[in-house]
Amino acid sequence: MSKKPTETEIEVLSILWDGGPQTVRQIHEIMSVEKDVRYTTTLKIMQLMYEKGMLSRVKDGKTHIYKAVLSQKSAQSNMINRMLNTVFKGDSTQLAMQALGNSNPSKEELEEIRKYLDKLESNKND
Amino acid sequence: MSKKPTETEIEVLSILWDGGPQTVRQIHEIMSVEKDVRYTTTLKIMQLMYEKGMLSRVKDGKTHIYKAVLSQKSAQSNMINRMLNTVFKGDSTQLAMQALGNSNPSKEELEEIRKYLDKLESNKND
DNA sequence: AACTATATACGAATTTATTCGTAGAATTCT
DNA sequence: AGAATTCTACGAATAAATTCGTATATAGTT
Repeated sequence: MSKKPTETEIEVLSILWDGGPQTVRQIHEIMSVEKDVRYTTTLKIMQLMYEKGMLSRVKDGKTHIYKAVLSQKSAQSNMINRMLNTVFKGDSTQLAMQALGNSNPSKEELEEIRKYLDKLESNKND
Repeated sequence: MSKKPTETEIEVLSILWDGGPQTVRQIHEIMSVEKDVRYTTTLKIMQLMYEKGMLSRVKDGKTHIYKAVLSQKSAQSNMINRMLNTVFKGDSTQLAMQALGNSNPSKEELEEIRKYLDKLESNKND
């Protein structure tokens, strides 16, 4: 079981998932739009994430290019399970419905979910 | 925007949601099944949660009876929004589908969700 | 080659969360 | 009432996360 990323770590991961492998500088530019923080802070965070095994890196000249080890899907999956185990007490139906209720899904999205439900159901009959 | 509860705080809230208002002693008994921790630790956690406004309390003799300020529904809602804003980038459809995929919904649950989708859709046409 | 810019590494300060011992107050028991 | 139990309050130690300054190395520029 992988350890839970902190809020800041999720921000870093998030940027890497969006834009692919990047340098500390690039991550920092994006993060500092929202948050007033020094470059060395971002650097430290990412170095620690590297030591923890959350990021991998390759050297490119004098800089490092970092990459998220965990895919976005896996991270999503971990977080969903964590929520189910805590505030949702395993009630995934409730989680799904609340997620949809909080947003405003389009007709197309609703249709996509129906298809998915059909698939889940047909798998049951095998 | 309320601050995010820590892991331990969620445990406390969770127990209160399940069993209603309780004393520190009661919460502690339940928590110490899973975790080896002293009574005064649990006490301190709950006192801090009280100061933060996460719990309310009334005096009963020499003890306090604590109650979760936020309902389970609200807490769920906050957490879903937090997840949507971070790892899911607003894609509630994806969140819903993954939640269902990770569990193993029964026919009845699938049916419940279909009904809910219908309701969401009909609301669109008003 | 010397100068400038930018990167890393390191260490330490600060903040936040968690832990628990001790003291004293309130309640219960004998 | 006096003793034992159980509570709260408080303070402080430890741990974990976040912050950033300084020193040094590396690459690019003139």
